[in-house]
Amino acid sequence: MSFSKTLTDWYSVNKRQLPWRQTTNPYYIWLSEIILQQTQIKQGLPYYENFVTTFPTVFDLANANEAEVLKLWQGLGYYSRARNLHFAAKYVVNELDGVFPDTYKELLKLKGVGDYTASAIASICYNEVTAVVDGNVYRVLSRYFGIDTPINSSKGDKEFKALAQELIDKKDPATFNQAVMEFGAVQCKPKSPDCTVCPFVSSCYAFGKHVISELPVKIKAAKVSKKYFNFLVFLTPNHTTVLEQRQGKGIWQNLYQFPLIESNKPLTQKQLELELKDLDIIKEQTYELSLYNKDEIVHKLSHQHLYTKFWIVDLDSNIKEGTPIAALEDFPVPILIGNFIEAFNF
DNA sequence: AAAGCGGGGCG
DNA sequence: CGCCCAGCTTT
Repeated sequence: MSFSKTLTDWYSVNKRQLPWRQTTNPYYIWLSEIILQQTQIKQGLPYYENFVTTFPTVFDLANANEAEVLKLWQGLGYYSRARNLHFAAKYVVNELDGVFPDTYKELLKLKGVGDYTASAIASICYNEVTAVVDGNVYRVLSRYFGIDTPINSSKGDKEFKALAQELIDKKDPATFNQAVMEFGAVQCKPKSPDCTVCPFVSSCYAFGKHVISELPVKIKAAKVSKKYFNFLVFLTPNHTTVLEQRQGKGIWQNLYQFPLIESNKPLTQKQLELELKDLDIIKEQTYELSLYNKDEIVHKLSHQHLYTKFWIVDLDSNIKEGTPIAALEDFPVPILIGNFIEAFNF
Protein backbone atom coordinates (compact mmCIF):
# COMPACT_ATOMS: atom_id res chain seq x y z
CA MET A 1 0.00 0.00 0.00
CA SER A 2 1.24 3.50 -0.78
CA PHE A 3 2.49 5.90 1.88
CA SER A 4 -0.42 8.19 1.16
CA LYS A 5 -3.04 5.44 1.38
CA THR A 6 -1.67 4.01 4.63
CA LEU A 7 -1.61 7.48 6.10
CA THR A 8 -5.10 8.56 5.10
CA ASP A 9 -6.54 5.23 6.24
CA TRP A 10 -4.98 5.82 9.64
CA TYR A 11 -6.39 9.35 9.64
CA SER A 12 -9.95 8.28 8.87
CA VAL A 13 -9.93 6.15 12.01
CA ASN A 14 -7.86 8.26 14.38
CA LYS A 15 -8.55 11.91 13.62
CA ARG A 16 -9.81 14.18 16.36
CA GLN A 17 -12.94 16.25 16.00
CA LEU A 18 -11.87 19.88 15.87
CA PRO A 19 -13.96 22.96 15.05
CA TRP A 20 -11.87 23.99 12.04
CA ARG A 21 -12.39 20.55 10.55
CA GLN A 22 -16.09 21.29 10.15
CA THR A 23 -15.54 24.07 7.61
CA THR A 24 -13.63 25.06 4.51
CA ASN A 25 -14.37 28.75 4.94
CA PRO A 26 -10.98 30.32 4.28
CA TYR A 27 -11.44 32.96 6.97
CA TYR A 28 -11.86 30.31 9.68
CA ILE A 29 -9.10 28.10 8.29
CA TRP A 30 -6.78 31.10 8.15
CA LEU A 31 -7.63 32.03 11.75
CA SER A 32 -6.96 28.52 12.96
CA GLU A 33 -3.67 28.23 11.08
CA ILE A 34 -2.28 31.51 12.41
CA ILE A 35 -3.31 30.63 15.96
CA LEU A 36 -1.75 27.19 15.69
CA GLN A 37 1.66 28.38 14.45
CA GLN A 38 4.19 27.11 17.01
CA THR A 39 1.25 26.37 19.27
CA GLN A 40 -0.26 23.10 20.41
CA ILE A 41 -3.93 22.50 19.69
CA LYS A 42 -4.79 22.28 23.37
CA GLN A 43 -3.40 25.76 23.94
CA GLY A 44 -4.82 27.35 20.79
CA LEU A 45 -8.34 25.91 20.84
CA PRO A 46 -9.94 28.35 23.33
CA TYR A 47 -8.38 31.29 21.48
CA TYR A 48 -9.88 30.04 18.21
CA GLU A 49 -13.32 29.83 19.80
CA ASN A 50 -12.94 33.36 21.18
CA PHE A 51 -11.88 34.79 17.85
CA VAL A 52 -14.69 33.27 15.77
CA THR A 53 -17.22 34.37 18.37
CA THR A 54 -15.89 37.92 18.69
CA PHE A 55 -15.03 38.35 15.00
CA PRO A 56 -17.43 36.12 13.01
CA THR A 57 -16.29 37.59 9.69
CA VAL A 58 -13.14 39.14 8.28
CA PHE A 59 -15.01 42.46 8.26
CA ASP A 60 -15.49 42.32 12.03
CA LEU A 61 -11.78 41.66 12.50
CA ALA A 62 -10.76 44.42 10.11
CA ASN A 63 -13.00 46.93 11.89
CA ALA A 64 -11.54 46.23 15.32
CA ASN A 65 -8.75 48.23 16.96
CA GLU A 66 -5.35 46.59 17.18
CA ALA A 67 -5.50 46.75 20.97
CA GLU A 68 -8.74 44.74 20.96
CA VAL A 69 -7.11 42.08 18.81
CA LEU A 70 -4.03 41.99 21.04
CA LYS A 71 -6.27 41.75 24.12
CA LEU A 72 -7.96 38.67 22.70
CA TRP A 73 -4.52 37.27 21.85
CA GLN A 74 -3.15 37.98 25.34
CA GLY A 75 -1.29 34.98 26.76
CA LEU A 76 -0.83 33.17 23.45
CA GLY A 77 2.59 34.62 22.69
CA TYR A 78 4.33 35.56 19.45
CA TYR A 79 2.26 38.72 19.28
CA SER A 80 3.39 39.62 15.76
CA ARG A 81 0.88 36.97 14.71
CA ALA A 82 -1.94 39.08 16.11
CA ARG A 83 -0.67 42.31 14.60
CA ASN A 84 -0.17 40.66 11.20
CA LEU A 85 -3.57 38.97 11.44
CA HIS A 86 -5.23 42.33 11.94
CA PHE A 87 -3.18 43.94 9.17
CA ALA A 88 -4.04 41.15 6.74
CA ALA A 89 -7.75 41.37 7.61
CA LYS A 90 -7.73 45.05 6.69
CA TYR A 91 -5.91 44.19 3.46
CA VAL A 92 -8.51 41.57 2.51
CA VAL A 93 -11.38 43.94 3.25
CA ASN A 94 -9.94 47.09 1.72
CA GLU A 95 -8.03 45.72 -1.25
CA LEU A 96 -9.88 42.50 -2.05
CA ASP A 97 -13.47 43.48 -1.21
CA GLY A 98 -13.44 40.98 1.64
CA VAL A 99 -12.84 38.04 -0.68
CA PHE A 100 -10.04 35.76 0.44
CA PRO A 101 -7.18 34.89 -1.94
CA ASP A 102 -7.72 31.40 -3.35
CA THR A 103 -4.25 30.32 -4.49
CA TYR A 104 -1.00 29.47 -2.70
CA LYS A 105 0.75 32.29 -4.52
CA GLU A 106 -1.78 34.96 -3.58
CA LEU A 107 -2.13 33.70 -0.01
CA LEU A 108 1.62 34.16 0.45
CA LYS A 109 1.09 37.91 0.05
CA LEU A 110 -0.84 38.09 3.32
CA LYS A 111 1.28 39.30 6.22
CA GLY A 112 1.99 36.44 8.60
CA VAL A 113 1.31 33.79 5.94
CA GLY A 114 4.41 31.87 4.90
CA ASP A 115 4.97 28.67 2.99
CA TYR A 116 3.31 26.41 5.54
CA THR A 117 0.18 28.49 6.09
CA ALA A 118 -0.34 29.27 2.41
CA SER A 119 -0.11 25.56 1.64
CA ALA A 120 -2.51 24.67 4.41
CA ILE A 121 -5.18 27.15 3.36
CA ALA A 122 -4.78 26.49 -0.38
CA SER A 123 -5.10 22.72 0.07
CA ILE A 124 -7.82 22.65 2.71
CA CYS A 125 -10.05 25.33 1.19
CA TYR A 126 -9.33 25.01 -2.53
CA ASN A 127 -7.83 21.53 -3.02
CA GLU A 128 -4.61 22.97 -4.41
CA VAL A 129 -1.89 20.32 -4.51
CA THR A 130 0.69 21.97 -2.28
CA ALA A 131 2.24 20.04 0.59
CA VAL A 132 2.49 21.42 4.10
CA VAL A 133 5.72 21.06 6.04
CA ASP A 134 5.40 21.77 9.74
CA GLY A 135 7.11 20.30 12.78
CA ASN A 136 5.00 17.15 12.52
CA VAL A 137 5.87 16.58 8.86
CA TYR A 138 9.58 16.99 9.55
CA ARG A 139 9.37 14.37 12.25
CA VAL A 140 7.27 11.84 10.35
CA LEU A 141 9.27 12.01 7.12
CA SER A 142 12.71 12.16 8.76
CA ARG A 143 11.93 9.02 10.76
CA TYR A 144 10.14 7.02 8.11
CA PHE A 145 12.71 7.75 5.37
CA GLY A 146 15.76 8.11 7.63
CA ILE A 147 16.63 11.66 6.61
CA ASP A 148 19.19 13.35 8.85
CA THR A 149 19.39 16.73 7.12
CA PRO A 150 18.86 19.34 9.86
CA ILE A 151 15.26 20.50 9.68
CA ASN A 152 16.19 24.07 10.59
CA SER A 153 18.48 24.58 7.61
CA SER A 154 17.66 25.86 4.14
CA LYS A 155 18.77 22.52 2.68
CA GLY A 156 16.34 20.76 4.98
CA ASP A 157 13.58 23.17 4.02
CA LYS A 158 13.88 22.33 0.35
CA GLU A 159 14.47 18.63 0.82
CA PHE A 160 11.45 17.99 3.04
CA LYS A 161 9.17 20.22 1.01
CA ALA A 162 10.11 18.37 -2.17
CA LEU A 163 9.59 14.98 -0.56
CA ALA A 164 6.22 15.94 0.89
CA GLN A 165 5.21 17.30 -2.50
CA GLU A 166 6.07 13.92 -4.06
CA LEU A 167 4.10 11.98 -1.47
CA ILE A 168 0.98 14.13 -1.35
CA ASP A 169 -2.25 12.63 -2.64
CA LYS A 170 -2.88 14.59 -5.84
CA LYS A 171 -6.58 13.73 -5.73
CA ASP A 172 -7.13 14.77 -2.12
CA PRO A 173 -4.36 17.07 -0.93
CA ALA A 174 -6.50 18.49 1.87
CA THR A 175 -6.92 15.14 3.60
CA PHE A 176 -3.29 14.12 3.05
CA ASN A 177 -1.93 17.32 4.55
CA GLN A 178 -4.11 17.13 7.61
CA ALA A 179 -3.44 13.42 7.97
CA VAL A 180 0.32 13.70 8.06
CA MET A 181 0.15 16.45 10.67
CA GLU A 182 -2.35 14.57 12.79
CA PHE A 183 -0.22 11.44 12.52
CA GLY A 184 2.79 13.36 13.77
CA ALA A 185 0.85 14.88 16.65
CA VAL A 186 -0.96 11.75 17.83
CA GLN A 187 1.12 8.72 16.78
CA CYS A 188 4.63 9.71 15.70
CA LYS A 189 5.14 11.92 18.75
CA PRO A 190 8.48 13.55 19.67
CA LYS A 191 9.00 11.42 22.80
CA SER A 192 8.37 7.71 23.14
CA PRO A 193 5.92 7.07 20.31
CA ASP A 194 4.12 3.73 20.59
CA CYS A 195 5.56 2.12 17.49
CA THR A 196 3.90 -1.22 18.23
CA VAL A 197 0.58 0.17 17.05
CA CYS A 198 1.96 2.13 14.09
CA PRO A 199 0.78 1.18 10.58
CA PHE A 200 4.24 2.03 9.23
CA VAL A 201 6.18 -0.12 11.69
CA SER A 202 7.34 -2.71 9.16
CA SER A 203 8.83 -0.18 6.75
CA CYS A 204 9.89 2.71 9.02
CA TYR A 205 13.63 3.40 8.75
CA ALA A 206 14.02 4.85 12.23
CA PHE A 207 12.18 1.96 13.89
CA GLY A 208 14.23 -0.62 12.00
CA LYS A 209 17.54 1.03 12.84
CA HIS A 210 16.54 1.99 16.39
CA VAL A 211 17.12 5.70 15.80
CA ILE A 212 13.66 7.04 16.64
CA SER A 213 15.06 9.29 19.36
CA GLU A 214 17.76 10.69 17.05
CA LEU A 215 15.39 11.95 14.38
CA PRO A 216 14.65 14.56 13.27
CA VAL A 217 18.02 16.31 13.47
CA LYS A 218 17.91 19.91 14.60
CA ILE A 219 20.71 22.44 14.93
CA LYS A 220 20.78 23.65 18.50
CA ALA A 221 19.86 27.25 19.22
CA ALA A 222 22.24 29.73 20.79
CA LYS A 223 22.19 30.02 24.54
CA VAL A 224 19.62 32.21 26.19
CA SER A 225 20.58 35.61 27.52
CA LYS A 226 19.65 37.04 30.90
CA LYS A 227 17.99 40.40 31.43
CA TYR A 228 16.92 42.19 34.57
CA PHE A 229 13.53 43.89 34.48
CA ASN A 230 12.41 46.38 37.13
CA PHE A 231 8.76 47.35 36.74
CA LEU A 232 7.55 50.46 38.54
CA VAL A 233 4.02 50.07 39.84
CA PHE A 234 2.91 53.58 40.70
CA LEU A 235 0.03 54.14 43.09
CA THR A 236 -1.74 57.47 43.56
CA PRO A 237 -4.22 58.64 46.20
CA ASN A 238 -7.02 58.65 43.61
CA HIS A 239 -6.44 55.00 42.62
CA THR A 240 -4.53 55.32 39.39
CA THR A 241 -1.26 53.83 38.20
CA VAL A 242 0.92 54.29 35.14
CA LEU A 243 0.75 52.00 32.13
CA GLU A 244 2.67 52.59 28.92
CA GLN A 245 2.67 50.97 25.52
CA ARG A 246 5.84 49.20 24.40
CA GLN A 247 7.34 50.74 21.30
CA GLY A 248 10.03 49.66 18.92
CA LYS A 249 11.02 46.22 17.75
CA GLY A 250 11.67 43.95 20.67
CA ILE A 251 9.47 41.60 22.61
CA TRP A 252 5.80 42.33 23.35
CA GLN A 253 5.58 45.00 20.67
CA ASN A 254 2.52 47.27 21.15
CA LEU A 255 1.51 45.58 24.38
CA TYR A 256 1.22 47.55 27.62
CA GLN A 257 3.36 47.40 30.74
CA PHE A 258 4.32 49.31 33.85
CA PRO A 259 7.22 51.73 33.35
CA LEU A 260 10.31 49.58 33.01
CA ILE A 261 13.89 50.04 34.08
CA GLU A 262 16.08 47.44 32.44
CA SER A 263 19.57 46.57 33.57
CA ASN A 264 22.33 44.07 32.91
CA LYS A 265 22.63 43.16 36.57
CA PRO A 266 20.24 43.01 39.48
CA LEU A 267 19.48 46.43 40.96
CA THR A 268 19.43 47.11 44.67
CA GLN A 269 16.88 49.48 46.11
CA LYS A 270 19.56 52.18 46.39
CA GLN A 271 20.58 51.82 42.75
CA LEU A 272 16.97 51.95 41.66
CA GLU A 273 16.34 55.13 43.64
CA LEU A 274 19.12 56.81 41.67
CA GLU A 275 17.38 55.84 38.44
CA LEU A 276 14.07 57.13 39.71
CA LYS A 277 15.39 60.67 40.08
CA ASP A 278 15.48 60.99 36.29
CA LEU A 279 11.82 60.11 35.78
CA ASP A 280 9.36 62.84 34.88
CA ILE A 281 6.61 61.26 36.93
CA ILE A 282 8.70 61.45 40.08
CA LYS A 283 9.86 65.05 39.77
CA GLU A 284 8.86 67.24 42.69
CA GLN A 285 7.05 64.27 44.21
CA THR A 286 7.55 62.58 47.52
CA TYR A 287 7.06 58.86 47.42
CA GLU A 288 7.64 55.63 49.25
CA LEU A 289 9.38 52.78 47.47
CA SER A 290 9.00 49.11 48.34
CA LEU A 291 9.85 45.83 46.66
CA TYR A 292 6.86 43.59 45.92
CA ASN A 293 8.70 40.33 45.30
CA LYS A 294 11.82 39.57 47.30
CA ASP A 295 12.68 36.67 45.02
CA GLU A 296 13.00 37.58 41.37
CA ILE A 297 10.33 36.20 39.08
CA VAL A 298 12.05 34.36 36.25
CA HIS A 299 10.05 34.66 33.07
CA LYS A 300 11.40 32.37 30.36
CA LEU A 301 11.12 33.21 26.69
CA SER A 302 12.61 31.18 23.86
CA HIS A 303 15.96 32.90 24.10
CA GLN A 304 15.79 35.33 26.99
CA HIS A 305 15.34 34.81 30.69
CA LEU A 306 13.83 37.84 32.36
CA TYR A 307 14.70 38.26 36.04
CA THR A 308 11.91 40.48 37.21
CA LYS A 309 11.23 42.70 40.20
CA PHE A 310 8.04 44.69 40.74
CA TRP A 311 8.61 47.89 42.70
CA ILE A 312 5.70 49.64 44.35
CA VAL A 313 6.01 53.42 44.15
CA ASP A 314 3.49 55.05 46.48
CA LEU A 315 3.01 58.67 45.43
CA ASP A 316 1.89 61.47 47.74
CA SER A 317 -0.10 63.38 45.18
CA ASN A 318 -2.07 62.62 42.06
CA ILE A 319 -0.70 62.70 38.52
CA LYS A 320 -2.06 63.96 35.22
CA GLU A 321 -1.95 60.91 32.99
CA GLY A 322 -2.74 58.13 35.40
CA THR A 323 -4.49 54.93 34.34
CA PRO A 324 -7.42 54.10 36.62
CA ILE A 325 -6.79 50.82 38.43
CA ALA A 326 -10.25 49.71 37.39
CA ALA A 327 -9.30 50.04 33.71
CA LEU A 328 -6.20 47.82 33.93
CA GLU A 329 -8.02 44.76 32.72
CA ASP A 330 -8.85 46.40 29.39
CA PHE A 331 -5.26 46.64 28.20
CA PRO A 332 -3.40 43.88 26.39
CA VAL A 333 -0.42 42.99 28.56
CA PRO A 334 2.28 40.30 28.56
CA ILE A 335 1.37 37.33 30.73
CA LEU A 336 4.16 38.35 33.13
CA ILE A 337 2.32 41.63 33.79
CA GLY A 338 -1.09 39.97 33.72
CA ASN A 339 -0.06 37.54 36.44
CA PHE A 340 1.16 40.38 38.60
CA ILE A 341 -2.05 42.40 38.17
CA GLU A 342 -4.06 39.36 39.15
CA ALA A 343 -1.94 38.61 42.21
CA PHE A 344 -1.45 42.14 43.49
CA ASN A 345 -4.08 43.47 45.81
CA PHE A 346 -4.62 46.92 44.30
C1' DA B 1 22.15 31.91 6.96
C1' DA B 2 21.01 33.43 11.44
C1' DA B 3 18.54 35.86 14.87
C1' DG B 4 14.32 37.33 17.14
C1' DC B 5 9.90 36.38 18.71
C1' DG B 6 5.88 33.58 23.95
C1' DG B 7 4.02 30.80 26.63
C1' DG B 8 2.61 26.18 28.07
C1' DG B 9 3.40 21.32 28.75
C1' DC B 10 5.97 17.12 29.20
C1' DG B 11 9.52 13.54 30.49
C1' DC C 1 16.20 21.23 33.08
C1' DG C 2 15.88 20.85 27.85
C1' DC C 3 12.83 20.08 24.17
C1' DC C 4 8.73 20.75 21.37
C1' DC C 5 4.67 23.00 19.51
C1' DA C 6 -0.36 23.18 12.36
C1' DG C 7 6.33 29.19 11.60
C1' DC C 8 7.12 33.97 9.97
C1' DT C 9 9.78 38.15 9.47
C1' DT C 10 13.78 40.78 9.66
C1' DT C 11 18.66 41.34 9.52
